[in-house]
Amino acid sequence: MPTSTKKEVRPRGRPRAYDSDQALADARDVFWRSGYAGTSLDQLSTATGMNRPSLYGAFGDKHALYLTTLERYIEAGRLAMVHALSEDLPLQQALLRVYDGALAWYLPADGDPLGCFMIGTAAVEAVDDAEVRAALAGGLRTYDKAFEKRLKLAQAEGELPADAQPPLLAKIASAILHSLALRARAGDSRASLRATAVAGVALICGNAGASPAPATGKTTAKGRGR
Amino acid sequence: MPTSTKKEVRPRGRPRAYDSDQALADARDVFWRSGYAGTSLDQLSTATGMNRPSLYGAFGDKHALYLTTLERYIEAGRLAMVHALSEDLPLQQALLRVYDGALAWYLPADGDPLGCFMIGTAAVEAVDDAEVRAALAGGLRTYDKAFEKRLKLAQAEGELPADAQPPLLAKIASAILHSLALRARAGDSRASLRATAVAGVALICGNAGASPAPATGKTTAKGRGR
DNA sequence: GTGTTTTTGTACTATATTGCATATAAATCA
DNA sequence: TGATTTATATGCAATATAGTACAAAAACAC
Repeated sequence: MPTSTKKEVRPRGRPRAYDSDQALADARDVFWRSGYAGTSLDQLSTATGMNRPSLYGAFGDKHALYLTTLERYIEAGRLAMVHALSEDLPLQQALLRVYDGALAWYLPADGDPLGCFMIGTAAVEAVDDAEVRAALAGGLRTYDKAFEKRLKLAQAEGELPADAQPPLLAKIASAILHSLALRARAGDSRASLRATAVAGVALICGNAGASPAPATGKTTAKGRGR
Repeated sequence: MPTSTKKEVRPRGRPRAYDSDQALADARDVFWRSGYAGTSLDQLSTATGMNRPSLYGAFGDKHALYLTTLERYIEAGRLAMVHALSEDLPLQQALLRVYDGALAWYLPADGDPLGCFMIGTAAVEAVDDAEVRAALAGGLRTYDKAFEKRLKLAQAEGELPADAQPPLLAKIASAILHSLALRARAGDSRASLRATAVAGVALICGNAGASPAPATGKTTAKGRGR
């Protein structure tokens, strides 16, 4: 009985048969697999269990629905990054925690590897669609900034040399993430992806040729973002 | 039947009104902008100047046509990389030449920034389409190998430390490329992209915090791949 | 020239897709 | 209970799209 402080009285007419968050997650999953242009309203209708008029009423047209799922995904990714990059771990391990968390999203235990929803589906639309392009650019910048903040802190605490350049290192850290997203969707193995992540972390943190690899099975269960 | 040693006699019937290479380049440009699913046969017909039946006769259906343009792009990229990575320049400059060449493709002087054709358009199709996925995986591997070969050589010649790991460094070098491709399509400025490339090269080559940047306007005119 | 071969150009079919109109269902309010 | 409100369900219309049939055109062979 969620009468709660928040959602007092029931609106008035017939109650909705769907859960908004769940429907958005279902729609996102269809877009995630087949892309924006490759997804039809029938597929979205089937996946969400909502018929077309209800979809329109709830989320607007296909374009608005896609943008909503994209923005929610980007925000969920930002939150996951902020958590993974918290200062309870040294830089090297924090970065690895980001990549492990990303791989958990990119390679679902059940079903095909999908990579990153944003990178996999928004990039292709970005040229013809200014709104998608803005969301993509914003998302990329958001993740850059998350890395950058943690790298600046690491520098302040002496984990990185004083002459390091956090903004540039952040772009490199993001580049590793972009590459994992892409390679995951291309079908690369988890082991291969993680090896790349480990090598990237080592390079960013200055352990050039070394092979540190703290642990390999540590997939940091952090939820599938569903 | 390509009887031929080269192209002696004219085939027999009515001559083709199109140039095959040109038509494929035109089709590729449409796919490059709008993606596979986002491109209609009418657009392809208009762009190539060929009507639908001619398109089918020449290149098969839309799917076969896309795969052909994708494979040609991948091979052209491989050739460009091999040239850029030739041993007439030290590693650092050779890598930068690759990235400058890539930016020339990703940011055409005329028209919108499109990023990488493979990364921008094949990634989204890769989940539902096994053939595209195979082409994408092959393309990624091809570029990894091109970097790896040059990095091994650099190591043999002492440009890289003996304990460096060329296969992993190659994946990082590719990651920089992937990121440039993505960011270009998202609208990032050329200057920003090049700064990232320079930082990546420095990291790979071991000049961690330094700011080497040999030159900035050197766009290495290497043709637009058209 | 006449016939053969191959390509082009037009038109067509079948299907898919988006978006909406209209009727029905499920709740609240009086 | 009956009116009102909101959501669902069915179905429809307009358009778009992929792929093909068929006739006209442009070359060569004789």
